Formats: sequence, structure tokens, C-alpha cells
Amino acid sequence: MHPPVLEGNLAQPVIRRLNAMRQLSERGIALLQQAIQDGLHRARPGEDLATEGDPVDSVRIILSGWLCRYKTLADGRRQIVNFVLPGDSCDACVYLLSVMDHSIGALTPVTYADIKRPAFEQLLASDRSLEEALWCETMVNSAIQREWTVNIGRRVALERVAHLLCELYERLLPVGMIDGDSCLFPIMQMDLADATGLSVVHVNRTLQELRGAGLIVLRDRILTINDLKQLKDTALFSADYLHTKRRG
Amino acid sequence: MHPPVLEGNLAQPVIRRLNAMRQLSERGIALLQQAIQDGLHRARPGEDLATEGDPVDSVRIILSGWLCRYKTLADGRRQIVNFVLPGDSCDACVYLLSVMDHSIGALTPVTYADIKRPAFEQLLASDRSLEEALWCETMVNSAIQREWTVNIGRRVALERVAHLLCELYERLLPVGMIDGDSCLFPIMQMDLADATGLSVVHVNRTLQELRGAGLIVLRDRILTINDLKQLKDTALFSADYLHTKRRG
DNA sequence: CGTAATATTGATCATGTTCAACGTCGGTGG
DNA sequence: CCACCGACGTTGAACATGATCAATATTACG
Repeated sequence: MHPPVLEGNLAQPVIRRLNAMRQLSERGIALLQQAIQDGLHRARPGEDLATEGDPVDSVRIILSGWLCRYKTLADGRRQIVNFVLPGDSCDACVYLLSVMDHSIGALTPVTYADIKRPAFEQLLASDRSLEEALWCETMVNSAIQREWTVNIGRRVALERVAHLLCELYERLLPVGMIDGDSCLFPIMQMDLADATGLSVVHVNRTLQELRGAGLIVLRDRILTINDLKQLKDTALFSADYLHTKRRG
Repeated sequence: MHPPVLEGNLAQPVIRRLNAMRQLSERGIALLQQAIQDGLHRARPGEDLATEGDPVDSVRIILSGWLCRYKTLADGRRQIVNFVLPGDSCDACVYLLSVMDHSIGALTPVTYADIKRPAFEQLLASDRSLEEALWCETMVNSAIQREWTVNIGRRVALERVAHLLCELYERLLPVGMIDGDSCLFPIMQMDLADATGLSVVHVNRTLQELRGAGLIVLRDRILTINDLKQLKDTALFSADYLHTKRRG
């Protein structure tokens, strides 16, 4: 009886995340858990799960750890275009675009399920709620991507970093990774820089400004948000784009 | 016999665009043309087809004209997150996210087909090639959105503007809107500014730099690209993210 | 022709970059 | 145990890209 229970726990973030999109059927949950159990993998920090140019032949669902989607320019400049958190999936576009247009790198140790294309298609075909939830997640990712464009294009550094922290907080909340007003925050200032389009030095100074204003504490890989409301105000943050509310 | 012929012409960009994703069946094309004919609308420059916060209950397919997706911050700062060109569709996510997280505004006079949700679902259900092509288009939009994040986050002004011009050129090409090395370019410097995260003044100077280098001519709403290769080099542009090649 | 919108120019300013050094922490091997 | 090493974080100073402000063309259009 132990493997099912263990894997059930592992799949928790995924189920919580998808359930926030669409009420999953019992059957859908069972199928999903089975698929996850059949495809368990691990990755180490710095390892790429996929690289720009790779053919796409499987879907990954993240069970634990943080990753990022990123692109690199010819001269080495890197831009992180999104973070991938537990419960998120990658490459749901598996049977639509045949080649990766970006890379996916692990920022921490990662546990994920790798579901090959045929198994994934079968999964989608066998439960409507699952199919809708997964598509829905893909659409929310697009919405996040749009907001990142706004964030980098029109917010100044302080707003920009604050906004990213707000987003991560709101995304970690529904998958049960926020403890009170704190969460593990396992990424480096370099990653924040590449995610916000700033330099590391300036991210460092911006974080100090947020600390100085009493909005956050960030130490030893733990982020504490002291004043969420004021942080959101600083960031001009509205959570609407995360589409967390289930459709009417 | 005239309406079918007329509408057939109108639907050309859409068919060409979708055909570039998936080979459409005769039946799919016929159904699509019918749906377009049943939902013809027009919009004037400056008019919003949809506004952030609106409920989503129909899909729009653009037949002619340029639009943009944009978001506005509380204090009025605007960021264009994507351009919508003839053949593109909007809100394919219609039955997934219930509320618009961004606005869609017409930059020029626009002709579009408005397909209500039930008709759209029926359309998708009745032809597999059409369904795949439309989803595929949605995924390409996500890829474009990622590239925009990179563009604004990591390219300097000259590269950034050049990149946008390259993208628009490559996107207009398959829908037959490029004539030699020229195309209609009906948008204002203000729009370029809001799309690149720059100020209007700086966009103006950047365009002059591109003109001075002999890369482009932009006058009277007509863009001519004199040296596409060099423009792409300047922009660090690679068309891979547009996924123009059909899957293997 | 007159008016509003758009484009262009110059000058000043500011946000954020770059460079270079130093500090801190955790691990590792002598 | 401690010295060393590498990764990450922090600091200061000089610099640069691009923003802002304000004025002046130019164009579109009624």
C-alpha cells in the first residue's frame, strides 16, 4: 500500500492546481496519479529538462522544486520568461508545436513526471475535466506571460521586483507552499535579475529597498512578506491575471 | 453568387494563416468561411474589441486591419503585449478563461468575424484539422509573447525596434501582406513605443538610426526593408519562435 | 485654411549598468 | 581543525542608455 500513498502525496500540488481551474472528477484524479507514478523523474539544480531547439515528445508535470523557462541571446544575455512551480506543467503544447522555442532549467532539485505523448493524449481523451483543466493551465501561463511583458516594459525596478514577489506568493498559495506569510525562496539574485530584465547589482539594491521599507524579509532562502497589501500597492499588483477564481 | 466570392476573399488571410499550421480539409475551410460570413463586423481605429475585465463569450478572427493586445497600469502607463494581424484570432481561450485579462484595441479600421461560443465550439468539434490549427495558432501566440519578454528584457533599444520590425515582416509574409520588401505599416510611433517599452522620443531616434544605417525606409505608412539580413543581425532575430514550418 | 495629431529636435535629467573590490557563507581537503 | 576555495551577496564610483521636458516641424484632415 505504500507506493500509492507516497505518490498520492507527490501529486498533491498538481491536483490542487488543476482543481483550482476545473473540478476534477474522481476518475480524472486517478488517471492523473497513475500517469504521474509511471513517469517519475528527478533533476538537479542547473540541469535542463529541455533545451531550445529540442523536439517535443513528452509533457512534464512538476511535483516539487522550482524551474524556469528561459531564452538566451547569441551573446549570452539570458532572459527568464517564466518560473515553473510545483503543480505546473510544461510543454502541454506537445502535439502542437514540434520544437522547443525556449529552454526549461531546474533552479533547485526537482521531482517531475514525464508523460510521453501517446500517454498524454490518452489521458486528455479519457477525462474531460482533466483536459479542460490542463488547457486552462496553459492559458493562464499565457496570461502570466503577458503580465511579465507589462512588468518589464512599463514598471520601474522597485515595482518590478515587488510585482514578481507578489506573483510568486499568489502562485505558491494555492499549491500549499505558503506557511503563514513565509515561503521557501530558493532562487538567487541572478535569477531574479534575469527574470526582471535588471542587473544583479540593481536587484540587490532593490531588495534592500524593499527590506528597508519593511515590506519583506529575505534571508537564508526564506521570503517573508510583512505587509502584503503595501507590497501589492508598491507593485501595482492585481491578481486578476492569474485567473484563480473558477469560471462561473 | 457575389457574397460567397466576396467573403471568400476576405477569409483568405485566415485560411493562409491556419494552413501554415495544419493542412486544412476542404470541409474545414468551408465551415470556417461560413462561420466568418455569419459573423462579419467592423471596428474603427481606437475602438476596443474587448476590454480588460470583460466576460469572454465569443472568438474574433481578424480579416483585415491591425490591432493590439494591451494592458494599462493604474496611472495610465500602457504596454502593448502583442499585435494582432490579419488572419490572427483573438480569445481562442473562450471557453477556458471567463474574463479578459487584457484589452484588444483596433489601431486601424478593422474587419473581423465574431463567432459566438456555441458556434465556435461546434466549429472545433466538426473538423479536426481546424481545431488543431486554431490551438496551434494559440500556442504560437504564446511563443511570440515569450520572445517579447526577451525583447524588452534583454535587448537594447536599437535591437528591440529592429526585432519588432523583423517579427512583423515575418508574420505579414505568410498572409500575403508583403509586397516585395515593403508593406503597409499603419501604426504610430506611440504604438511602437508602447510595444517596445520605450518612450516615443527614443523610438523616433531609434528609427532614425535604422534609417541612417540604410536598413529601412519608413514613410507615409509604408515600411521598406532594404537589407533584411542586416536588420535581422542587428536585432539578433531568429524566426524559429514563430514556428512557421509545419510539424514533421 | 485652420486645427489637431503626429513627428522631430535639443537639452537636461534619472534610472539603472558596469566595473571592481570586498564580504560572507558553506563546503572540502590537508 | 582550519585554510582555502568558489558561489553568492554587497558596496561604491563612474558611466550610459534612455526618459523627460519643451519647443518646433510636419502631416492629415475637416
